[in-house]
Amino acid sequence: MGDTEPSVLSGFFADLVRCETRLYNALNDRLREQHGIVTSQFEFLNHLREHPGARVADLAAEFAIGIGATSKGADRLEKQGWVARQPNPLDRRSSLLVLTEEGARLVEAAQETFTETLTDLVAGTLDPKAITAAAQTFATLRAALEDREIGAPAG
Amino acid sequence: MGDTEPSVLSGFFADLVRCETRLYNALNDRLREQHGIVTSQFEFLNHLREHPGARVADLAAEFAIGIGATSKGADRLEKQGWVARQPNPLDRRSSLLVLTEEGARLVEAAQETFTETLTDLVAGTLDPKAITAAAQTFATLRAALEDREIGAPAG
DNA sequence: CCCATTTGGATTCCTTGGCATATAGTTCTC
DNA sequence: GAGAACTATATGCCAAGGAATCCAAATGGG
Repeated sequence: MGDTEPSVLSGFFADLVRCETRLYNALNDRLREQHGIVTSQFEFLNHLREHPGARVADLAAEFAIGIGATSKGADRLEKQGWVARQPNPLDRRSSLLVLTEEGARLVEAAQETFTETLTDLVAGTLDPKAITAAAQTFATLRAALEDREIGAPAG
Repeated sequence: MGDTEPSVLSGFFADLVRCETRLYNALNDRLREQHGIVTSQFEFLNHLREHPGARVADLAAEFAIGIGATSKGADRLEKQGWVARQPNPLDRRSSLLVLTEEGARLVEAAQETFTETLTDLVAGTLDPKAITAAAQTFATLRAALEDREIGAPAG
């Protein structure tokens, strides 16, 4: 480890950011058009489906965004009736976030669009072995970054 | 191509976005602290070093962001004295963007920080073969997305 | 127990990006 | 060569995120 050319690393980072931007934008377009949400909202809702009762701080840590942004994002989902804040019996400062019935229906429908789009854009271009390898690489990198608490915003 | 499990794809996308967010945030922190710029500004300046005389529209296409945002980003760099708009002799509607002397010095210094940080965070975690493979995969994906004009914003 | 400290989250201000529009300059058409 | 259509960018408005601050609630050292 460690003897990779800086230029390879820079190019890799540039390509990574460009791919992420374009995939995110494309998913935004499709999700907005078909379900009236954007990708960040899909990710919120999807996380709550898999982790019902998560707190604001849990979501913020998961997505490496600030507490304030997370709180406001939850407000917007709550206002749409897709998420509810339940009192936390163990700590009255925080709430437990859960999907409403409607929120659960929405995220299920949106996941169709999400995976279809991703399949089109990624699986339609890369071969399965490359995808599996890259997925493994990013899982490793993500775990290392989270373990070292790299890049978590302040607020 | 195409027979990748949807769950693999979703997990890959999630890990990808999380890594990108954390790397971007960490680079922001270091660049801001050491040079008073953020990563998006470093990328602007670095692109102008490699492509002197690029137009606003060229940068927008490169980074898959809107024209308006690009124009405003150039304004901010110009106000700091790092970038200059030169009249385009071939088309008076547009300007050619170039680095000033000071901008050139800045980007050179910032690149040190940039590659150091990236080396620490990425090359310190992943083995070189995995990095090379992932770099190749993302170069391919990026080329395909650009070729299909996927995820370029409207404005 | 009590006060100091910490924690969770909401709120505020500031910056930035997207989208729509405005404007100047260019090209095309006849 | 005068519109008409198109292009490049700038600008205004709105939505969203980061950082700092504030408040309520929980914790812990004495």
